[in-house]
Amino acid sequence: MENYHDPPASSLDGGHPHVVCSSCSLRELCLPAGIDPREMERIDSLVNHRRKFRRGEHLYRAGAPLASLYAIRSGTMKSCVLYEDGREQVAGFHMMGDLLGMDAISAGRHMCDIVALEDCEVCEIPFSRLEQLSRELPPLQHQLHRIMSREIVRDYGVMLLLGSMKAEERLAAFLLNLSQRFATRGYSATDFNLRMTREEIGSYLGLKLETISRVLSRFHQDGLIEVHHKHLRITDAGRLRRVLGQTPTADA
Amino acid sequence: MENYHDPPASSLDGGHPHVVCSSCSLRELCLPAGIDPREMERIDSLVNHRRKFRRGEHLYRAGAPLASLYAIRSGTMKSCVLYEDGREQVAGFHMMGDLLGMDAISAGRHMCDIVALEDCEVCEIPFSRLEQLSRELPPLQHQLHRIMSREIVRDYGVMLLLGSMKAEERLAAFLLNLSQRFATRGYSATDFNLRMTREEIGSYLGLKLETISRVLSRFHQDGLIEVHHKHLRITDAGRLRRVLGQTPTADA
DNA sequence: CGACCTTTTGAACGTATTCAACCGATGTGG
DNA sequence: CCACATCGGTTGAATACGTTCAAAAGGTCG
Repeated sequence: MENYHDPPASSLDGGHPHVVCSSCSLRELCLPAGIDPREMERIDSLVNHRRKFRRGEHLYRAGAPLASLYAIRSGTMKSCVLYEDGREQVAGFHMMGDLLGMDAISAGRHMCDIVALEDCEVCEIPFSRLEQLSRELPPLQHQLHRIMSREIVRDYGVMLLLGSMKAEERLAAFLLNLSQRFATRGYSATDFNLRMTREEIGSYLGLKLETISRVLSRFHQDGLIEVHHKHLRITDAGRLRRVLGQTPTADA
Repeated sequence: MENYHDPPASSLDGGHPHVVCSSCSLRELCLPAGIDPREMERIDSLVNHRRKFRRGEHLYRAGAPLASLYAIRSGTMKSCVLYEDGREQVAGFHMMGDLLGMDAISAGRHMCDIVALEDCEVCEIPFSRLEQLSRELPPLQHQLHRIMSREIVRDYGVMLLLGSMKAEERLAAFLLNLSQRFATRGYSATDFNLRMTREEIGSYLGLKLETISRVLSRFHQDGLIEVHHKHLRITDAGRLRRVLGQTPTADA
């Protein structure tokens, strides 16, 4: 209960009526992708309001009833799967344009925690209205299906990573994936800040934080990347890509 | 192209008009779950036809264009994710009532292979008709969403398994999951046949086949299970469950 | 019956983990 | 403003777990 702060100020986005999907720069990454401009105003009505989250705050927790899906407007979040015995694992890192909350449709309550890794802004989309409107707008329906399917395919990739890759390959895949997602959003593909700790990266990749640190150092020594604190620069994307794609050991 | 056999004989189910969703014993596990009986006949029209697959045959391959989703009527199948460099990993085992093919909605083509582990019968559901009908039948729409969400949640579980569990825990989780799925379908929760090889289990769990064999032997020695060939009996489900849920080493 | 595939088991090896110490950056209170 | 506590990160050495390589047994299917 202590985690939902700042609701009054951000409801209805503080009176900025133009802050809707139709004028959102992320609309082609997000739910409205492919929607006819004339129908866009109906989409606008979907977004209940925006909410701001500070670093460490929860968007939702496992067990919470399904109410809405959430689109990240700005900032980075992580999803954490919890096991009965208290074990927890990062299941994904999410950035602007990503749609969250689909884990709750199955059982009517959320199955993971979502935590802000930095200050975030999130659009809330009541799920029942989304289902209703997607019955009336086939392109919206299809886009929702595509997004859920994309999540399934993404998970397959993570399973492959966790099940058959060595530490170096996992980290290379992770960095290249981050790089590509930044590029898709108009940021540099080679220079960016890691919003998560080594421990969170390790949890996501099924490795310990020390291993992450060691492999990053090795990549640095090999001239693939530069790391200073949280800042990362990919200096040799080609060789980083080649760390993947090599079942045999990757020696000179 | 050599993998699609027996299409003429099984089209329209060989003239058995009663073999439709409304009279299918799996309807509460499958897409029609929760549909009003009066609307069931509209669901019946969704199932294009049934197809039979023999052991080793492909339901579809990665790259094939999205045409239909598929519901398993009988038999067991596996999904395999392939990596560019030829690596491959089993992403899941599927049995009757499971819905397959949702990996293709995102990009319009399938992202994994589906292979029959034994003789199977599969209902084909043209995806465009499914989208169309789910616009008209809200319960169908919701059930489709639930099934896709369930797949996402299942994947989270696999990620947790691959990312934070030891070999014994992974195998215990696998066996208990199989057991529960058999029970849900009205079969014995303690006696069943493994339709997959040790290698396929290993691929799914991120382990080598030798490790699977060793852990099965250890479970057997400890009196948790009995294994003869492909037949498996869970003799102490409680202790098997306790193999999970213990972050510290599971001695005494 | 013979060829092949799957499974089991053993021994040596390798990768990632664990434990531990240390460093640097950040933030707090005196 | 500095001292101090804390948190995140790096690095080293010993350990453990699962893999790899190898051989042989058991089943299955032609």
